[in-house]
Amino acid sequence: MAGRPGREPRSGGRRPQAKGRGGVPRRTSRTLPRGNREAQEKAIVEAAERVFAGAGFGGATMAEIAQAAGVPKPNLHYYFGSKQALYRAVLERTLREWLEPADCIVATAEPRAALEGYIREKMRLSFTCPYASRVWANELLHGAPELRATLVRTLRPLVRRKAAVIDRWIAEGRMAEVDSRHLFFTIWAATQTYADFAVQICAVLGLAKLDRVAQERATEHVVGLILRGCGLAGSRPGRRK
Amino acid sequence: MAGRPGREPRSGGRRPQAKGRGGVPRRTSRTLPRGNREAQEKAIVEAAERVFAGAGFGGATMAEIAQAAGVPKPNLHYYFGSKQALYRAVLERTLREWLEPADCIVATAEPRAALEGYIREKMRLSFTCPYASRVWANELLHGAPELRATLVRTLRPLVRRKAAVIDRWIAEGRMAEVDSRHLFFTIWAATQTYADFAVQICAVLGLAKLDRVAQERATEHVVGLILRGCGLAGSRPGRRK
DNA sequence: CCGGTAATTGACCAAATGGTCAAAAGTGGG
DNA sequence: CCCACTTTTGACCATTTGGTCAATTACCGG
Repeated sequence: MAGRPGREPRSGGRRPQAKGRGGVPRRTSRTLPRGNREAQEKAIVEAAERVFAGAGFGGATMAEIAQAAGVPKPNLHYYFGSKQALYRAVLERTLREWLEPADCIVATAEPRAALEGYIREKMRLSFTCPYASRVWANELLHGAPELRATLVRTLRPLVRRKAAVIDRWIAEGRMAEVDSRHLFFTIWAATQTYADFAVQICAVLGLAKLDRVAQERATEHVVGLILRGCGLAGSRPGRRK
Repeated sequence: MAGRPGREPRSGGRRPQAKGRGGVPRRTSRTLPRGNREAQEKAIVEAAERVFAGAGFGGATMAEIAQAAGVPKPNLHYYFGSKQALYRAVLERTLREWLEPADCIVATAEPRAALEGYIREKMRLSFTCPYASRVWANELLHGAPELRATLVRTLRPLVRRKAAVIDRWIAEGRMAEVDSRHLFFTIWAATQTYADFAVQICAVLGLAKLDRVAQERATEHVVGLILRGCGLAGSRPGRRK
């Protein structure tokens, strides 16, 4: 009835500990893992990211992920327990990557440099890690069943803090009056569209893929448009046109 | 191997004509359908739109769609043949809705009024038809397996035409120098984010849903930011602040 | 009221899929 | 070399799911 097919989190069943995710038993005695364990988990999560990005939660199959990761299917369950848990691991990984770029938005920074840096970093992420962006987008698109709580607990406070910085800049007359929270929505949208909807962009531009040149052009466009929108245009030493 | 699970288009099997989609046999003899046929198709497509939007192609099930439409499952196949065909019908429907607002961007129009109207219409659509936007987004997100051809054949020419109009306005010095095609990407992204990622926006804003007030605020923000970014700001009779 | 067509529907099916298991293969200390 | 433990796998389910069918019901001209 819910929508997402998979059964519930399922806590029953023991399965040799080795969670490494939830509980933190970690190896204690011997068997130094040669770093193999983490390497395996990483390989699986990365493969899962690609597959989930390409087909969504429902469309992705464990068999496909296993193949992409180069391990037999039962290993996925050995390491992550269930499809849902693996999916969640992918999302957590993305979230960390996601929040980081906002670090440059601090009250002591210079508005234009800070915003420009933020936007450029977001654009860079869109080009270099499109899969992560797509998994995230897919999750939101379908109502964020897995991370609605995270949005409220983690993203909201972060935006509140960063928006406060923007509001202060505005109050000090250092940039135009924009709605600081909606500004973030617009920046996220404008930048991540190059990851999420790359096919559409390529199709419209008539490119097979977004090459270096196209990436630069896109970046300059977004940076320019938004900075101007924020009243932060002006002579920059760098390029422009 | 492909990704999308469903088997291929499958042309085999006859199934009583009544395609109504591909071939155009349409009713010829008697049986004036009381308008029932189209009503049924419409109900099914609308239900499918909701379900596909909520779970993606892979996650949606025909049974769910049937239930949402209030008809038994075989009817879906009777009217649309396959899950893929139904999905395609939903996408086609969306495309039409999608292209329409661009009508207001014509060379004879006044730049600011035209762009503002376009953005406002896009925002309105995001708020009133979020499902359509989400299905479309989902399709793009997963590589547009179903409509890559459509993007190139329909969307690309449209953007080419509209971008030419913008370029002309720029050449005439009536607006700032922006990359006209990327401007469309940004507008689409900034507006549709309110449909596609509504959960995230609500979570950040601390709202249960985007009420009228939030919608207006969002609209004014996007309109203001982009117009300013295009060098089209200026005294408007209306609001601001 | 009859006959043929369109539409409806409950019952079914083969394939795909998430998940399980038990046996096998490493691994390293004693 | 043995033992306790972790990993790795191939084989195997139970369920779900897209799709099919044959039978039934509505519909309408004659």
